[in-house]
Amino acid sequence: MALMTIGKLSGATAVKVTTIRYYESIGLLDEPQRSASGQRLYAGASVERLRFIRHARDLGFPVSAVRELISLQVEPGRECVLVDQIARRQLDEVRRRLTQLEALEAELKRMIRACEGGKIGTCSVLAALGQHENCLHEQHDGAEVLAGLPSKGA
Amino acid sequence: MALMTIGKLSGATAVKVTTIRYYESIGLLDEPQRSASGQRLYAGASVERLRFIRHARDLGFPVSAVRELISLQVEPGRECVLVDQIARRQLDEVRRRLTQLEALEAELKRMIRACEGGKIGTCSVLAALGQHENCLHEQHDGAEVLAGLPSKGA
DNA sequence: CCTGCAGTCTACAGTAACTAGAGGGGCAAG
DNA sequence: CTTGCCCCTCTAGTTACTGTAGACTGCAGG
Repeated sequence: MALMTIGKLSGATAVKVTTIRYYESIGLLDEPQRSASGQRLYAGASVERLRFIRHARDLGFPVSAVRELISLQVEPGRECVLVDQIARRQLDEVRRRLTQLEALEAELKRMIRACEGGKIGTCSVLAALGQHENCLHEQHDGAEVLAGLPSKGA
Repeated sequence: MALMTIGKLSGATAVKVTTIRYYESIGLLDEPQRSASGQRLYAGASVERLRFIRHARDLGFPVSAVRELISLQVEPGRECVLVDQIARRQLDEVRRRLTQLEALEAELKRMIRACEGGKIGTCSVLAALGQHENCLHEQHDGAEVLAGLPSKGA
């Protein structure tokens, strides 16, 4: 297949042009050939590499993990178990987030159910937010929300 | 209750000192009194306010939403329905993330199950990541992972 | 009173993973 | 030759903080 510009590569992989350049800048993608005028020219293999990265990112692997995976790919013959470890780590992380989100969903539902269009002074959503535990007047057995949810890692 | 330093407030709310100062800098917290030497001195009400913020953040509300909620709190007598809207928006967001994460969990599990300790050349985790759709050899009905998961908004 | 140390101050830089914009050059079609 | 889209580099902004440097304060022990 012929060489393609960054725009074509972007189109073929659904990764934005700026993001491709960003990946290059952080060393996820090798520097490609350049045309006489300085435009990047990619070979077909770049499509595979970029799809790999994109998919791993979509799965929530941090860039650092993607980097590890790429290095494992590049240097074959090593144990698959390393790759497996990275995937398991990611699965643990995903499950942790799932648990948190389920607790959040429950609490938000409870809050909304209690909000019946009254005035703010009696709004239980605001009241619930002011509480440390037991978000409404009713008890609930310690489905306390974990700290720092979607801030950064999520 | 007596005035307290930022350290005490931090201890009382489990919000880090630096984070408290950050909240002040972005206007989530009012500027407190200062001692003669310039140290921040907080009254008891700050504990409530900060707990409110903390809880809302733990629930995944972005700072912008917390700001809205605070302004609704400060100016009472308005319709509870606005608060309700914010909470519902947040619930939708949480559910969206839940759906994505469930798809991720399924895909990761499938990947790991297929990884039986072989060499990298045949490792299906890496193979799966290279695929655009149908992550393993078996079919699965379009549980395609959505783009840009935990990158920013998540 | 001195020393030491924990606590506080400001201000700036760094994090993750991009996204957006400024200001300019290149290339093919009409 | 001009229009218009594509490409270039570089910088700054995003979100919600966290960490660091360098200096000052407040309090207890000796």
